[in-house]
Amino acid sequence: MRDGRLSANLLDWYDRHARDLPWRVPPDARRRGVMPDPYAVWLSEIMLQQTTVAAVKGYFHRFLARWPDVTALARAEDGAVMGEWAGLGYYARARNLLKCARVVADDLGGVFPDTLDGLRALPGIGPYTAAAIAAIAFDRPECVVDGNVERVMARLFRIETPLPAAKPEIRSRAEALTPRARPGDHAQAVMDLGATICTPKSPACGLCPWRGSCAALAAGVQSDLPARAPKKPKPVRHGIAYLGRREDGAWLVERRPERGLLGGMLGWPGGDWGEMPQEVPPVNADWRDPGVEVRHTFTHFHLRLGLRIATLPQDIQPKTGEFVTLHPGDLPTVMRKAHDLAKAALDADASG
DNA sequence: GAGTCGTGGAA
DNA sequence: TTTCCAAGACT
Repeated sequence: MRDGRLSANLLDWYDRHARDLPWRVPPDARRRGVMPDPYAVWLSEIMLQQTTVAAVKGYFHRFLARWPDVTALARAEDGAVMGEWAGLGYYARARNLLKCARVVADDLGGVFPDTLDGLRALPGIGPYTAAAIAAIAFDRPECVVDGNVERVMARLFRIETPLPAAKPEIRSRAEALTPRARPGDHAQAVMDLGATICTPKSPACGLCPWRGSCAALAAGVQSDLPARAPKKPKPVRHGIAYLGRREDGAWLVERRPERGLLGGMLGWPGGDWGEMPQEVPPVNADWRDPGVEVRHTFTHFHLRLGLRIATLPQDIQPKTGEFVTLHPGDLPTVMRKAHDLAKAALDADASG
């Protein structure tokens, strides 16, 4: 079953072409026995879920500088972690990151589990991430199956079944390729291969260590795999955000509910987003339409967000939300877009 | 199994 | 401009 030749080819390629990443211990150092900090591996893997390496790098450095170990992160305030995560997306990851850190710090003595089951039981750690941490941080022979692995296996073995139906076969193929020796490097090698050679569009098959074994390449269908089930069109939702700035410069914001879209993040008051925009001002004031709207696309819908802006008197008592000295970088992107437009309009009002 | 949950870069 | 989709998890 196990194909030692393919595995050896891949590890040889990885020894020469491994990407240099801030959370990674390069293959030559691992050979000398150097292992990565499990905290750094965990942090990077959570950030990398559905997120590009380029987007993650800055966040990884800032988190590690601010919270150097899991105990420090566990002691952080919720709002500080959510603010530091702002802009990276999928904010349930940040909420679970903090939950996980507190379990590890409070119940596990600050030590990450080194087994698949132990890791899998922690908040925010699913099948992929548990296998990745076990393999990369602890060199356990676990099989990682992420989007890269799915694409590489679908091509290498010419699996024509569309995703997600093909997942069982893909996992079976990937497990058969996972070696007992250097499983951590193997896991990182398959993902590097998928990220740099076996890319979604126009793969660089001429540079691939598996070009001689790839069934899709032999048939010339590599760019058509993996096949995917057709996706549904995104509806358009409409909303209105109220951006009120008090005379002292504080902004009226509200903390969004823990569950759901942008859960736990700061946002602007306003009604729900739906077929029709809802006029729900958080306080009676001279709200003005700046004449511009925010357009933003989420995973499953397009948003057109109308704006209302006002300068609010110092002693005003809002029906909802609170006034804060705002750091725009603490806002999720859609809210920061609204802030930037509103600030420009309000500043123009003040100077004109 | 299917829906929810962000963002930005590339084509 | 629009679509695709990137180291998925949770419900």
